[in-house]
Amino acid sequence: MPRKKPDIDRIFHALGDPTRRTIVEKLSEGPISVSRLAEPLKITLAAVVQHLQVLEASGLVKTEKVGRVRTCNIESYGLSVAQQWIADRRSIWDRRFDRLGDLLDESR
Amino acid sequence: MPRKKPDIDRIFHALGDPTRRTIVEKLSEGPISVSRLAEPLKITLAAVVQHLQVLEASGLVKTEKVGRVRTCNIESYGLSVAQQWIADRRSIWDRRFDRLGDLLDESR
DNA sequence: GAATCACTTAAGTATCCACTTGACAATCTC
DNA sequence: GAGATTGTCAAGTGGATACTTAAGTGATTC
Repeated sequence: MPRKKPDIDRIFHALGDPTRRTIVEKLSEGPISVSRLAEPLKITLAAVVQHLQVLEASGLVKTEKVGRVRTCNIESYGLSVAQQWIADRRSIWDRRFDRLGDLLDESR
Repeated sequence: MPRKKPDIDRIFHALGDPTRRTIVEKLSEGPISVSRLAEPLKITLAAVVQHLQVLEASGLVKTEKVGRVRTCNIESYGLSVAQQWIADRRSIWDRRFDRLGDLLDESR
């Protein structure tokens, strides 16, 4: 089943921002509320919310609001899509050396 | 050996742009010159060169000029750093479930 | 029910960044 | 060595985007 391009676009774009990667790093340690997530970051809560919207739209993060607290969590989808893209590039790359090896063998 | 943060910044920033990912995809199929790389892309050669500078500075691509032709190639470093970052996040994430399992076992 | 908490939304700003243009350099072909 | 090929460099532009401020909403506490 081929992966959709727009997803990859959104995911890598989301991971391209250092603040958003910091958020993902923090979330990988466990679920946390928006305000607690914002504490160590030197930006306003509003900015954090905007980053979370980008992360959620890309499938890297999932959030759920209970009462007045929104709890944030990692969603495995985004990271696995990114990981797959990289793995694909590397495997195609590696296969080249295999073919190169074959050629060398043949010429022996 | 701890990885340097600036590298991760540059690498994910580089991968955040769709044109640069297209370039990496193309390069994973094998070495190619700048102008042949630019052909299918709907941007000027100068723009491609700028993308290549970003990619090379991040350790995703290596280039070498022979005569008047610059040949581009994938450098494994960049992709492996990115892959490692993602793998780290996922492993920390997975460990959480292990601990959760332990807690459930204890409460039995 | 007044005050506080935990966001949410909208609008504005300032910086960044991808891209173009145009002029230039080095190399190759004839 | 004239002309074509292949790339390089500098400067400028327009649009995206990360961030702030400020005002507003709904949930909780007292």
